[in-house]
Amino acid sequence: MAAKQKDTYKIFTEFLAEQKQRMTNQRELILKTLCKQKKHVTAEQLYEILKKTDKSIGHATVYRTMKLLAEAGIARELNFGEGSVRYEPDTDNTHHDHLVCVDCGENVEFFDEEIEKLQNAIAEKHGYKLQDHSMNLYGTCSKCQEKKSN
Amino acid sequence: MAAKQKDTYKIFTEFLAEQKQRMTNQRELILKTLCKQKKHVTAEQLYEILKKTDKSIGHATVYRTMKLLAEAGIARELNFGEGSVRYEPDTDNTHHDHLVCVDCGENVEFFDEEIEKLQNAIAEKHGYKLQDHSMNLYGTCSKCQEKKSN
DNA sequence: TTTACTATTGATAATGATTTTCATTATGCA
DNA sequence: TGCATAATGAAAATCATTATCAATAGTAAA
Repeated sequence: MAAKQKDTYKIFTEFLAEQKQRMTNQRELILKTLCKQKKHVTAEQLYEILKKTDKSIGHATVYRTMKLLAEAGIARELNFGEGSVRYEPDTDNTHHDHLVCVDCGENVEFFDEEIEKLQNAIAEKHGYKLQDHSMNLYGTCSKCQEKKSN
Repeated sequence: MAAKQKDTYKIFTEFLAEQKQRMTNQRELILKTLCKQKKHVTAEQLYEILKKTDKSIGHATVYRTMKLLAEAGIARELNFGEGSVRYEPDTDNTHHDHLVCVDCGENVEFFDEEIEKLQNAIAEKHGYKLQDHSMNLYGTCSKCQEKKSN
């Protein structure tokens, strides 16, 4: 875990260096704080959390850094159609997709090798070089199903 | 084609009636215009197109109607992570997903029975009642790959 | 057909998320 | 140490979308 932390720090520093950008206190704090989150957070939510540690941190810095982290492959941008982007750390490079409850927002992460293969096959068939994908399944979780049936 | 046109009109009218809402000239025009589009359009783009026919149509009406059409199952909302929602007519109820070129925006529609089945199985496994999903594959189309290699 | 009711519209203001601007501050290297 | 460059935070700007509200139009009953 400490090792993993170090890794993303190193990855980020190197990513920044590549384009003559610098590691800063703010960027380090943002990275560290993102990695601590258990749930997918919006930039705004992360900003609120960060302010507890660094009272002076700015809105723009958070948004800017999240973009950088996404470019560096350290964070993943998730769009559940809520109007704002959510982020999740992608530290160990374990890609996965999401099953989201349309009622309570609770969500489950999953990975399906078979689907990934099929996606690749589809891209290839159409002459596309696949870079990424987003797949969200929307439904009602068991708890919310129960609530409704009452 | 004329028949299909009539169908969506009928579906929309019935959908509206169900909730004591009315079919209007504007709503009819918006539906007709949406169905004519070859590409996925944003509400803003559709508004620009509509203004050519009805100079007095309002922004809000377009946004409102698109929401209604989506609810009625006549239009599908697509989110390619651009910051605005795109719409496509879903007239013949043929669900499909998208393969999008990250460079030029060109996109291909596809449908894969196998993936759909796997998605259902995943939802079921987690106790979710699946309602919908969005799946976008992002890559570089063959044309853009060529351009880059030059 | 008129009336009375209710839904719809368009203009405009408001909102929310994100980005830009810009003066100030911090950092890295010659 | 000092300059050149990058980063920051505050505030303004932007962009997509939604809410407000007075004016208009459609509907159904009298």
